[in-house]
Amino acid sequence: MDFELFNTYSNKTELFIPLDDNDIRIYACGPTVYDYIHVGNARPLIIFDVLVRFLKLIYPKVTYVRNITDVDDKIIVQANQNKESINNLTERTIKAFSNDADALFVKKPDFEPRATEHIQEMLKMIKVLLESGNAYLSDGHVLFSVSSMPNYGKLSGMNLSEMIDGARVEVSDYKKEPADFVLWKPSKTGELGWHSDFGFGRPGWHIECSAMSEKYLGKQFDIHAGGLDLIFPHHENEIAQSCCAFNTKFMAKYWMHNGYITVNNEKMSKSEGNFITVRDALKKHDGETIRYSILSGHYRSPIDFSFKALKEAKSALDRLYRASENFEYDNVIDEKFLSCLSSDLNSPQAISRLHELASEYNKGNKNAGQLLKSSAKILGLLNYDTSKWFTKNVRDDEYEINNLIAERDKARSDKNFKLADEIRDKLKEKGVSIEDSNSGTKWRVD
RNA sequence: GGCCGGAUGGCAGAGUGGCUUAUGCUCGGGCCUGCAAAGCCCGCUACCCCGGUUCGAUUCCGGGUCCGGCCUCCA
Repeated sequence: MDFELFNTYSNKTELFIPLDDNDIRIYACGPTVYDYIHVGNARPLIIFDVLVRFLKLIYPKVTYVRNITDVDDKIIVQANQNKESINNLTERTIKAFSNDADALFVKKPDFEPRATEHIQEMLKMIKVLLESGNAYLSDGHVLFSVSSMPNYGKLSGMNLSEMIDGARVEVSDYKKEPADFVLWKPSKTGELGWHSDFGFGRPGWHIECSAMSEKYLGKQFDIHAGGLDLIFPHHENEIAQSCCAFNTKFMAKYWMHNGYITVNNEKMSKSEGNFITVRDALKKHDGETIRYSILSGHYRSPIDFSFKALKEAKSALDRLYRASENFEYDNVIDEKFLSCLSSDLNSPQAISRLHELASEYNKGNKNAGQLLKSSAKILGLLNYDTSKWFTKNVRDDEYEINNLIAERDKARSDKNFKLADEIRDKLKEKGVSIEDSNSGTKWRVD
């Protein structure tokens, strides 16, 4: 099956041609672990999880790496604020991250390397860059010299002279050129740091991804993924480091970037303060509902987050759950569904196909229900048994509910509809809705 | 200022040079039901504006308006 994807590097949709058919290699930028992730952070997790699930269907092997940034100035600041050790903060946050990802039905990547465990690899790379003349020492820092990289700015479509014109941040005086960026920076005694040939210090932001992707995927790999806001400077700088250190023409063949989650049409972000953490959203909605909502828009378009949108997602998901009751996942995936995903991972179109299958099932085509269930797995949806989905939020005793339903059934068969309706109202007060059908009365909790 | 992306029906959101319909949610009508719910059927003047190309443009090209994003370790 042909897979087409939009490549940020060429700014075009391209046919995906792997470097090696026998092992598709993907790197995605993971979290900086200083605080709980918000819904905006959840989007790349979910999108690239779907990407991997999809690619695993059409290729024999996929190697997926998603790093953890556990050394960063934001971490140092946060730990100080919390009066907590850095190690405690990062360990605690990694655990919370892992719980959030699980709740969103995001599968674990094949490798989840941590920056602090790859300092030596980074130092080795920095050394090569110094030797090759792509980096220089200045005032205790090691800096990458942007002018030594001919294609610098290609990914982001930026041009050095314009960037300098537009620079609005004061340039540090240890930089030869404003666009140069830090590979290694000094730490004070007692601060977080490692001993190196360049003094006691810590790595810059970008070098970890270059070093770790090389370690787990090689000097060149298929897809590098991340949020739109990482294109510049992060990914641009990764390319510069990797291509110069490894003497390669490209780092990743395809660059995929997901759009933002917005709130009232403005980017959800930590600094704006307009964010909702995943753990807070999970208090009101199942992770699968959040997942459905995020997948209901194309990954490159913005999605406006709201609890109204989550409610809609829940209603739509309910419909899919009803139509896929009694089916288990199997390996037969709907062809039309797959062809939606093969077109730049068009998840909204794939979801619309799931709804078409639900309609077909409702009109009597049993096989459509089976296809629906199995296909949904590629999107990480319909994870629960249908009965579980509708009853998992029950607060009252199930025994009590079943008793009331039995009582009502008796009243109905006695044609005592007044009593039957009273019992139904009573259940409704408990948040329990009921559906009578030929096969008996079903109940659910919203 | 430079660069990038977007504008589709009540809402969300795909897609397409012409075709019968995206899809979902909501709302209204009908069927079904003891009544509901679920399900089925039907409906709610959809493609930002102005030019151009074309037999024909929501779709392609140019311009405009509006909205959003990026512009360096930095809060």
